[in-house]
Amino acid sequence: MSEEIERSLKLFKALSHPTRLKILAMCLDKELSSKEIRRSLNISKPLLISHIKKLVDAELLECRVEFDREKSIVRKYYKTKENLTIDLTDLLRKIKTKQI
Amino acid sequence: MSEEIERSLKLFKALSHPTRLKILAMCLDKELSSKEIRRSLNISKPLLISHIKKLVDAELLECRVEFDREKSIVRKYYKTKENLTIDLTDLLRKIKTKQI
DNA sequence: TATTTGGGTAAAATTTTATTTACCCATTAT
DNA sequence: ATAATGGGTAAATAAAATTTTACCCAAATA
Repeated sequence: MSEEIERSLKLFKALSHPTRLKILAMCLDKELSSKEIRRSLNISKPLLISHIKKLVDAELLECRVEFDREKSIVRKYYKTKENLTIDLTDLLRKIKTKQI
Repeated sequence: MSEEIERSLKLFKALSHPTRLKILAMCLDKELSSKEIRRSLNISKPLLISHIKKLVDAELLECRVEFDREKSIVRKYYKTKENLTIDLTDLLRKIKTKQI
């Protein structure tokens, strides 16, 4: 299967879970730490990390890493990418004409 | 969970399978019977029927039913809906502002 | 010092999806 | 008459995704 189909499938799968849609909605306008996200969602740490991984992997969520020199720890902030539109007909036409 | 979120999830789940993307691509320009679809995909009948159900349920694929009076049988033809675009940012903003 | 908190991993358990198998019926072809 | 074809359902099985559990570490706090 082509790269582009795999990318599209990853995108659609990432969007196929209510919690992940909520995470994207939360991080629309300002970046949030996983702690802040978790407070709103009330889910376990491993579960949140797993959801976040899928969103970042699908290029829906951006991760900014900050290094706190004082405390020698890394802090991660998440923000939803902007202008997310999917032209489905275009994707399907590419699949049909074997462009991808 | 709201109706609209459930509808969106159904849409994304329907799009999360390579075979279903192929079916949509095939039925872009002309309607096809399940027989014609199956010939191209080489999958079992029950499996195709299951995929088609999900696509129709997600309102991605339209089904036209024809009744052949001579032979007393129904024939079904499938065609992908047109102008399928998903405004993800808009959906997420609705979720955020609890409009849905 | 013992415990809580933030952030994380690995693996087991659970749930959901996908796929196959075994059927059904009616029509057409051998 | 028998086999093949189109179209379908129900249930069992296989595979994939989700969620929990049990851990790890370092820093802050009671």
